[in-house]
Amino acid sequence: MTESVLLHIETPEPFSYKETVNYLRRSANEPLYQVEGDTVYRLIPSGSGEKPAAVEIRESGNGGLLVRVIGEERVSDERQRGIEAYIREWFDFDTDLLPFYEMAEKDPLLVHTIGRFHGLRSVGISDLFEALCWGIIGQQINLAFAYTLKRRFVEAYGQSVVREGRTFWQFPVPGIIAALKPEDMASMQMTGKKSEYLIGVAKLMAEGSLDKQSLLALGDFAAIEKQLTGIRGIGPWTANYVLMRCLRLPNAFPIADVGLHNSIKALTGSEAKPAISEIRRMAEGWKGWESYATFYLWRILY
DNA sequence: GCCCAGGATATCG
DNA sequence: CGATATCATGGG
Repeated sequence: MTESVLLHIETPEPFSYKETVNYLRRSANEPLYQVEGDTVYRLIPSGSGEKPAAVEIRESGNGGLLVRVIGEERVSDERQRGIEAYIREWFDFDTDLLPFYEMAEKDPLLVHTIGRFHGLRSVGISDLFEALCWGIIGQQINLAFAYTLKRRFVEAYGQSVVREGRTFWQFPVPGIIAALKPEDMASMQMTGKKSEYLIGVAKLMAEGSLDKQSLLALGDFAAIEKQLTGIRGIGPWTANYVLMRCLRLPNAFPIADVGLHNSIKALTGSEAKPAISEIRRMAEGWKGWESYATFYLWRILY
C-alpha cells in the first residue's frame, strides 16, 4: 500500500453511513466516485493551484468517518480542513434533521420514508458546473442512460489520476466544454440540444458571468431561480434541481420531476401520476423542507 | 414495436 | 397566459 494520511471526521446525529452509501451505490456507471463494499473512493478538489486529493472514505469503528488521503505522506492542516469541509457539505452534516422528522411523522406521504431511510442526509453536488450539466443531461431521459452519458462525458473531457491501481475522475472544467461544438458530442449519443445547452452553460462559467458564489450572494430564492431559468436549457426543473443539490436551498422543489411523481404514485397506490396541483396540495406542510422531502421520496424508487 | 424517461423551448390560439 | 407540438435517444 502506498503512503497515506488518515483523517477522522465527526458525524452528526442522526446520520446513517449505510443509507448514504446505499444512495451512492445506485449506479455502477457513476464516474465521479466508486463504491466498493462500504468504502467510497473519490477525488476532492483542493484550493486553487493544488491538485485534488484522492480519498478513501469508510465508517470508523467508534463513530465518525475515517478518511484516507491516498498517495500523500503529509497533508497540511489547511488541506485537511478543506477535505473535511468538502465531506461535511457533500453529506449535508450541518442540517438539523429533527424538525424535518417531526414534520414528516405527521405527513402521510413522508412518514414511511423517514423510518426506512433514517439518518440519510441529502447528498450534494458541490461543483456548480457539474450540477448544471448533470441536470441538463438528465432531462427527459431515463436515469440509466443519463449515467451512461455522464460517464462518457467525464471520460472524454475530464482529467483523471491513478492511485493504487484505481482511476479517479474529475468532472470536466467549463473552459474545455466551452470550446466544443455540439457535433463533437454526437458520437457519445448526446443529443444536439443537450450539447448546445452544456456548451452554453460552460461558456457562461468560463467567461465568469455565472458562478456559485454570485448566485448565493443574490440571497433571495426567487432571484436565484430566475437567474438560472434565464439561461437557455435551464427550466424550472433543472433550476430547482441545482438549487437543491448544489446551492443547498432547503425549499428548492423540482415539482415537475417524473421520479417524484412516480414515488407519490407508488405511495398512494394511485393508478395515475399526480397532477402538479395535487402535489402542491400534498406538499403544503413541507414548507422549508421541500428539498429533503423530495430526496427521501426519490429513495423509494431509485 | 411500443411506451416511457429525474424537460425545455417554440409556437399557437 | 395555458395548451400543444417538437426534439431525440436509449431502457425495459
